[in-house]
Amino acid sequence: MVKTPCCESMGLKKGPWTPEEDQILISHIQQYGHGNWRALPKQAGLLRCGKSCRLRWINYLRPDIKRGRFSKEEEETIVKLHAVLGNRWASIATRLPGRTDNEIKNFWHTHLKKRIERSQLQLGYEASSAGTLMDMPQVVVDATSSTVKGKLLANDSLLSRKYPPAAGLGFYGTASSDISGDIIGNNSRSVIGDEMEFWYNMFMNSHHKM
DNA sequence: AAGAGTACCAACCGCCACTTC
DNA sequence: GGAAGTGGCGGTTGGTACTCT
Repeated sequence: MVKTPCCESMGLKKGPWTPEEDQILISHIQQYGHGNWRALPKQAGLLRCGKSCRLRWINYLRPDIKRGRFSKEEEETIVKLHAVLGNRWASIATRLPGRTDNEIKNFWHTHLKKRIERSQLQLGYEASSAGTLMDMPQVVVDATSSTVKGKLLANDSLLSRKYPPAAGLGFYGTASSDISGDIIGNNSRSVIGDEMEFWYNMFMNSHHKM
C-alpha cells in the first residue's frame, strides 16, 4: 500500500489548534457530520489535513470527552486492562467512557508506568503482600514456552498490535487473581469482551501450565 | 529572580487494516 | 486479485507549565 503522507501538500497548517479553528471544526461536524475526514477540512475551510482534524475532534473536541484527573477506579482499570491487552490503547479506551486512547496512553507513560517500575525496584513479592493492585509485581508469561517467570517488568514496547502476545514476545499480566473476576466478569460480551477474553484465556492457559 | 531539570500532554508521523473500485 | 483511498492505531516528539536549586 502506498503511504499517504499527512499534510503533504503545501500550505497546510500544523501545530496547535486555535480556538477559531476549533470552532470551525465543531460547527462543521455538528452541521454535516464527519463522513469523510480527508474532504472535511476543505469543506469546512480549514487549512488542516483530514488526519489532523480527526485527531483534534476525537481527542479534544468531542462533546463526550471527560477531562481532568483519572479516578482511582479508572487507574486500576487501566492497569488491569493493560496487563491483559498490552499497549492496545484503543481497546482499553473502549472500557473507559469519555477517555481517549491518547489520553490513556499519556497517562500510562507519565504516571502508571513509573509507578509500576518503582514498585519493581522495591522488588518483589514482599511488596505485593501490601497489596493494592497498583503495587503488585508483574509476572511474565512467555506465551511461546508457556512458562511464567517470577520476574518483574514493565516493558510495554513489545506489546503493541504489531507484536501481540500470541507472537511469543512476552505477554504479561499482574499476578492477581482478580483479573478474571473484574475484567471478564464485568465485561462479558461487551464491546471488547471477545477480544479480551481471548487474551485472558491465553494468559490463564499459560499460567496454569506452570 | 533566574536557570536547570522534570512532568505533562497535544499533536504529528508512520504503519497497518479495511473498503472500494 | 490487486491497486488505491481512507480510517485508525500506537509510538514519538516538542512545546509549555511546573518544580527545584
